[in-house]
Amino acid sequence: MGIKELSTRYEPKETEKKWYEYWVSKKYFRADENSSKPRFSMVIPPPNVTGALHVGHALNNTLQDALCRYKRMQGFEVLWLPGTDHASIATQNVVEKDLMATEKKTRHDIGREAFVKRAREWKEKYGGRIVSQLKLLGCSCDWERERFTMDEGMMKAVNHVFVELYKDGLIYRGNYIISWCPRCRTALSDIEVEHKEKNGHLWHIKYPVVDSKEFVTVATTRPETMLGDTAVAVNPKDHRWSKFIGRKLELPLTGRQILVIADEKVEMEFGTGAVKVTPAHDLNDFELGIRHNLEQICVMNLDATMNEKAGKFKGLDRFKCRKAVVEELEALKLLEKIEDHKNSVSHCSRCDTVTEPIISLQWFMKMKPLAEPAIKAVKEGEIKFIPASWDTTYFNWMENIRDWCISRQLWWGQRLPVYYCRACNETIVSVDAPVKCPKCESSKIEQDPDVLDTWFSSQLWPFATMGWPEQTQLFKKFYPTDMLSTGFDIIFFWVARMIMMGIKFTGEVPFKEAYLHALIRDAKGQKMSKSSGNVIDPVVIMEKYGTDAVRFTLGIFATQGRDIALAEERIEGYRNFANKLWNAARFCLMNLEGFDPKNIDRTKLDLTLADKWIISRLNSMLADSAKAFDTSNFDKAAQAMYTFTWHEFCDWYLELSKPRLNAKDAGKNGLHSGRETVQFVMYEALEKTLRALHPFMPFITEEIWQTIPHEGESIMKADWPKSEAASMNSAIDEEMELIKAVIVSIRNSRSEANILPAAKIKVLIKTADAPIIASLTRNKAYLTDLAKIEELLIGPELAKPELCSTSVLPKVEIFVALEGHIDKTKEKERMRKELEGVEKELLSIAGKLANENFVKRAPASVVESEKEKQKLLTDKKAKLLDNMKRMA
RNA sequence: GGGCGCUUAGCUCAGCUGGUUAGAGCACUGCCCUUACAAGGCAGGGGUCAGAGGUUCAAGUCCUCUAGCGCCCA
Repeated sequence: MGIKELSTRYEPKETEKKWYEYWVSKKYFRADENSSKPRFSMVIPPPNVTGALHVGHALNNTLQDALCRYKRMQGFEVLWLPGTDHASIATQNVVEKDLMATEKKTRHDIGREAFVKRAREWKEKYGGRIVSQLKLLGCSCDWERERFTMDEGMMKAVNHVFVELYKDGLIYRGNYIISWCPRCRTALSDIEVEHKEKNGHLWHIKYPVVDSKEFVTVATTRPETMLGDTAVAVNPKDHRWSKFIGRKLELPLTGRQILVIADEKVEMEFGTGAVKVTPAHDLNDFELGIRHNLEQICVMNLDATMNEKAGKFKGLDRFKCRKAVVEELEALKLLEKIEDHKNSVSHCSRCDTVTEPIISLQWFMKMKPLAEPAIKAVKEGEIKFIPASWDTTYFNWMENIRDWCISRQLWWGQRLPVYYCRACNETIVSVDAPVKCPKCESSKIEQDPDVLDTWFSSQLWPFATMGWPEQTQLFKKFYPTDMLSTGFDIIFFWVARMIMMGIKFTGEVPFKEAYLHALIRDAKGQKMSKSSGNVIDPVVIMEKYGTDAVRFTLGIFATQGRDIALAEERIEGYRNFANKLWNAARFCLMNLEGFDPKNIDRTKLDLTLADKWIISRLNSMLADSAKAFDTSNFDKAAQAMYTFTWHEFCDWYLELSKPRLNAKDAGKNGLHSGRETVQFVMYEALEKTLRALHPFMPFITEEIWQTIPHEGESIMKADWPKSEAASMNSAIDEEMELIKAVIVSIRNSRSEANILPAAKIKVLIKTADAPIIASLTRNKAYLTDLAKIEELLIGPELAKPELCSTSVLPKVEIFVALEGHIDKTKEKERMRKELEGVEKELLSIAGKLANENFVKRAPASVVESEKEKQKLLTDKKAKLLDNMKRMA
């Protein structure tokens, strides 16, 4: 239903669909790389192809879209490049589950090639879900340029980068201890592991000293790993144990003997001060083992069951093995005690399985040399974090960066461009698959089975999506991007790595600003999660409240540097705002009959105080919003628009204008009539407000805009309204504030006396101030109309009626004649309360002014304003007292 | 253990480089279906700005400490 049919409620559903299709059909989202306009560009943080839109996406993409629409309306050639991420582990998991559900097969049953094909098909079929949800949200991405982290171009770029980094010695292969997920069966990078504090135990185990009756007692949180111990280490300064250094110990349950060694890194305070050393199953032990040249005995398989090195424990799961080992030690009386102990346990961030440190042959990326210029770029302001407080986090991580394990033992993902010659063992790293070995010419060549960490691909996103390494026109026009907007949770995974790669391969930073938005939590501040059932599905609430309402809510909540607690009632509140806007537009439209802005001569408007005021306020709002947008303070932009629209335009201007719209007078002195003037001002305020709001509320603003007089095909293509400094007028604002204050004051008196809204009353306004008298007289109609006054007297010498409610404003006394409605006690109480407030404030001012230091040191303007305030309040106090006396 | 952040009305939060009587939305109370809107209007109540100390003529705002909460890293 269109606005012309005068539905009193805004119905979002059809409206949204209609206009989105219209915009797409008009190709408004398309970025022209040959445009001569200044550009603004962003790349979307590619969501996971297996994903569905969650409220975090909704926030991030609402902000990006608002910014894009704002910039587009300001005349920039905007590229917002969309796409999705292949998400190795997540996608592989999903496709495996699907395979099991539909065919009862594992990926091993169908083989790698068939599995990868199936994953591709899955992506084609279901991977578009999140993209269609972004469209529902109204995102104005250039969909013709949609990319995928594993499309042909991206894969080429990845190979190119891999080969270059390998040549530079920044990628290498090696046998190191890494984090292994036994469920996903792959290596993980350090940051894909989450540390969780768990209530565990500290087992104290006695290792018998060879040729002695003594024991060395070690404390461990993981007794099963003792099967792989190759030493016990103590601190050389530790007098409890130093005498055992160099002695041999009997390693229980294994029949092996191990040495007691000395190492200064051993913490004497921890446990017993003697630590078992298992180089193959612990990061610290691995390093210690290298220092002391210890054997590495791996006792576990890749699925976290024990292997043949574990002897009779072979085949047991690691946790069952732990139990069995403890029982056995107890039986042997080698278990001294078990203590409760809190320790941090590593979990796979993907599937939450406890990870296992294992030694494994993997590919790594050397990070330090790449991090240095990336640190510099932020230090020197080439890249700005918003809010800036993220600098610290970034520097902290970058300065302590460690090498990145980039190979994954998965099937779904981009294969490493690494080949091995079966004949001569040569390693070949090359963009294109070699036909024969360059060393021995053998054709027995096999590609490395591993795939790359997904982030290896996505770190190239800002430039590889624009055609790099080719110097395409798109790349030349739109790279580097202007802003990257994303969640702070991927600052290490993605943001930092893009900066390093951008600088390394394009010689430029990939974005000038990184806007890191907050995390959305539920109304109680809890993290949203499926398990706690507090997840808000944005698509569901978009259907329920309208997309514009959801977008506006997210916008107004996007304060910098704080988590967002989102409650559904808030969305309801902004749904109401959309409805308010809708009805304001209806009202305007109902009163715009016969109006055409083209027939109005701006110089001949018969502007009243209210007109000048709303124009002034409108321009202030536009200035504030633009400033907020330009500094990424989306909440402030939305807030300014909300307050103006509801509490200035609707609450005051439209109300003040009703009588003039109804008056049928012709214009005087060759000016437009009051009705025409109001029509024009009202129209202009509404039309500009719609344009200002469009970035946040694209659908409803388009719907209304298309219905009112307008120029152009779409509000999307209209200019974002510029504020005009000349239209902002603080004198006008102040004059209007007094009128408003008088009206509120009279309404208050009416309300206190329970006068029905429709009842007319008599009011006297007494003031000696000539300009105020003039203003009140000029604007008498506003007062009588909004305060429902039958008879209004304004003057310096007015006799106070016998029975009346009195209020005192600075320089102004208001008497509301209320015969038969006055409750003297209530009235006196009200005045007494007001007097109390005035006296309190006067006291504080007097205190300040009596303070010599204040008068001497505070800026003159501050002192002056205090004096002025004192004068006004003293006057008010006298009037209050006088009126109270006369009431008694 | 190291780092960062938060604590302002019943709830969720604004409050920039210190300077009117500390604001908003929701919730609450009273009146009103006034011909744009009851998803509304009008009027109102509610805060010793976590606590203590300090700097300053002046502190919600700057500094120190304490308490509570949260996040990140090891």
